[in-house]
Amino acid sequence: MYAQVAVARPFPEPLTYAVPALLADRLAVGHVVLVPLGSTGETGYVVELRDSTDLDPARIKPITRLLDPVVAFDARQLAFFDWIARYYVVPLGMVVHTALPSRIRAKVVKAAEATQDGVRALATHTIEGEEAQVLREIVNRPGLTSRALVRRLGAELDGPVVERALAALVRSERVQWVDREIGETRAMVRTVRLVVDLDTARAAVPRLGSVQASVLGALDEAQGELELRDLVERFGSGARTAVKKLAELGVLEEGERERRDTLAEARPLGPSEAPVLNGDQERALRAIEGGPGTYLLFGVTGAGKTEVFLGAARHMLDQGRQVLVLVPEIGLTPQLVGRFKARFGDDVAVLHSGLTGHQRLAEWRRIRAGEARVAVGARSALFAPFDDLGLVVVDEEHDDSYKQDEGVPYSARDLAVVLGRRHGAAVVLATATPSLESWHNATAGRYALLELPRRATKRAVPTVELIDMTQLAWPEGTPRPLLADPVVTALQQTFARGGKAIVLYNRRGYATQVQCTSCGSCWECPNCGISMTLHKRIERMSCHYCGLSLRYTPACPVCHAESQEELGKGTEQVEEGLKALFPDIAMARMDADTTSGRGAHERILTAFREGRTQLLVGTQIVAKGHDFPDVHTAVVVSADRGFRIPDFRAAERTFALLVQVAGRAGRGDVAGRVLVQTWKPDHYVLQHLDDVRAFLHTESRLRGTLAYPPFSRLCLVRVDGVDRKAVERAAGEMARALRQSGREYPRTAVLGPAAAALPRLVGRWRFQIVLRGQHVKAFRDWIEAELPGLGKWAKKGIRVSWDVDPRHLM
DNA sequence: AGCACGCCGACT
DNA sequence: GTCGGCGTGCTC
Repeated sequence: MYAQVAVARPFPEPLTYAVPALLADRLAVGHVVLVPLGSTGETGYVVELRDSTDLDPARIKPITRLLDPVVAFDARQLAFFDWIARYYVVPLGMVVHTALPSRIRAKVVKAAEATQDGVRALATHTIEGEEAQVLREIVNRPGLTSRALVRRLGAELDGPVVERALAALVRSERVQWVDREIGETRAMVRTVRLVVDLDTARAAVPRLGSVQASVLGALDEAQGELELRDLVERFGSGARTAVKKLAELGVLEEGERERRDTLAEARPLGPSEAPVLNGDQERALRAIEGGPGTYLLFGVTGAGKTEVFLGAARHMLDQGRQVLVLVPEIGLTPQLVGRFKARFGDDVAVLHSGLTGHQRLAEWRRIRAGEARVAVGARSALFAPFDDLGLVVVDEEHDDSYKQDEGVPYSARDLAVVLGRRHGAAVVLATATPSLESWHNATAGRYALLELPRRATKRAVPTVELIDMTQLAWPEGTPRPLLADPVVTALQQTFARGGKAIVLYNRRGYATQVQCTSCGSCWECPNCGISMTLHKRIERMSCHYCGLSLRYTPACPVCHAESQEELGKGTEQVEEGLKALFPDIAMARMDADTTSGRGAHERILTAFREGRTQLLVGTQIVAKGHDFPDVHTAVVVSADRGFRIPDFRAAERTFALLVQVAGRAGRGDVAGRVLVQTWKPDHYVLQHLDDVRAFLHTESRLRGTLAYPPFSRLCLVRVDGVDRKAVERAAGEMARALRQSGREYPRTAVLGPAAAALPRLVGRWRFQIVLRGQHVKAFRDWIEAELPGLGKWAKKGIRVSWDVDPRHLM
């Protein structure tokens, strides 16, 4: 017997393996197995069993073993995976790999092991220097890979030195490589704790630095262990050196702990019984309970959509069916999970990227076993092992984070509709600002439109005031103020009345460019060729594309003059400006920099909710899915930033963001104020902030005129490589070939090739070709026939990849 | 995607 | 003359 096994490698078809006698009566489609591949072993997914094969039997290897005795996917899920592989034109194995929890996988690695000669050489001291050091580590900790050895010895030896010593040891037969099977390593966090009291610690340090003092203070305050990454988060990367030094002095101790996550421990929140629904909610719920189909639940912020989800979930559970609730990663707060836990208790499984491999696998198994019948999670929860889904909810369906942009570039929102259809489930796409795609489907009658036009609480809908910045006047010779007078006044009034405010500025860091006024050179990323952003608090320059981070120096790195000029503001600078204006107001900054630490996001939000901070300043993250009491005022510092971006979805995205931030304002029964600073007050995005339908109508017309989605389908083909000329040539040849084949398919077009919006990223030149089709069937046939063949250009250092239904064209 | 084999420059 | 750089081609 033979098994067709899909692996996470770019092969167009699954590979054929022999089924060993021991497994013959047990092996089934859906099993996760370990298979030999090339010189090592890989995780494989059994997708078919066969009695015969056309391949040369001598080339066929047997399956090594089963990795999990229970099948990981059933026939229906396999059909779903297959559909996804076809739709996004990627190998099936890549889809299964993306879909299953990573902890279920295993692979075989090459591990170093000392031979008898090696052990003897070490014992008799016939070996010395680096080789001896490396050999000692191998003897003490057998089974490490070369990478692990480099990491472990990193403190004493350089990577290449370790590699060289290893090679020499293997040559002299003191070390040999052996196959070792590994699962995913468990995610650990490094921890730090004080071993003496604070005063003793302070006294023990000869010259107490400020970071050292802060670290000690924080540890004393915590009265226990803290995660190292939190310390780095709070005090900058200098915390690492400080901890190292303090550990050497023996005042603190470093340790390791399995990564825990707050979400897995979310407490029940809110009533355990369903409250009485209002008329709109009741109508929506009845419709959803009415049966399978896709529903667009279009409701204003605060209309009580969550209660509709909870009601529909209760209904489906009573029918003995399962429920999937998808939320954007950032929306997956303990609050939302808590609401579900309060209503359904242990019936709820939580799945998101912050869980450890073990936690994720445990939740996944609870669903598979039928122990948890409600799954709440981000994007990938879509692939949980359901057996009879009655309801699929996609909250904030317009959110871009539903699209995965690495690996298999799938849209969880779109796939939720496909999955729901396969289960005969009701699919609810919920939002206050529908995506053009969903709106188009609703108006075409493919989705049923359900509306919640009123807020469930008495809270009035806020009014939006546009502040025309072209009319701004300020004293000559002084820099242009960040905030217009009416905005400052509104904030003053807000704080005077004990209210809270939110300020949105969609760019993180302190300054987006730093230029030397003496020699004119800028801090530019050597990989990407774009200007680096100054992060003043941690004194670093960082590239927001490739992540490169360099130490900032007040002196120009080129001419050493101390005359650098900061251009372009970021949230850090906006925060500084607000602090100068309102020195007595407690404020917090929320952006990717302040929320990267474990639980930091939640800490900031809780402080704001409880009123310990009155002002929240930050990027779009401040606008998303949180309900705070007493926010009198929301301010958008620069609305224009969003729609200046040259992308066909820029207006849609900006509109959704502004409506969302506006929804944060309001107090009790008094409408909140929303002030939007702009240089283009007549722009249609701003003119329609109080009328979502009108915006959708206008935007639809524009998209239609330009044949952009939802009036066409797109596929973005990316070509990149180190040699600019070669990349350009390959892209040109590909575009020509695609134009040629496109003639066979009606209403298709090839746009480009063009240099990508960031033409050079991480040292590679990028070109792109856009494929467009206005006839779905013809477009699908075309890309399914042509995309796999593009792989033939992928050689000589050139990479080709594609993204079906891209969210961005830049 | 990994990984091993293979052909060219800088060291002993 | 060796070591190791990474280009290219294969994996059931």
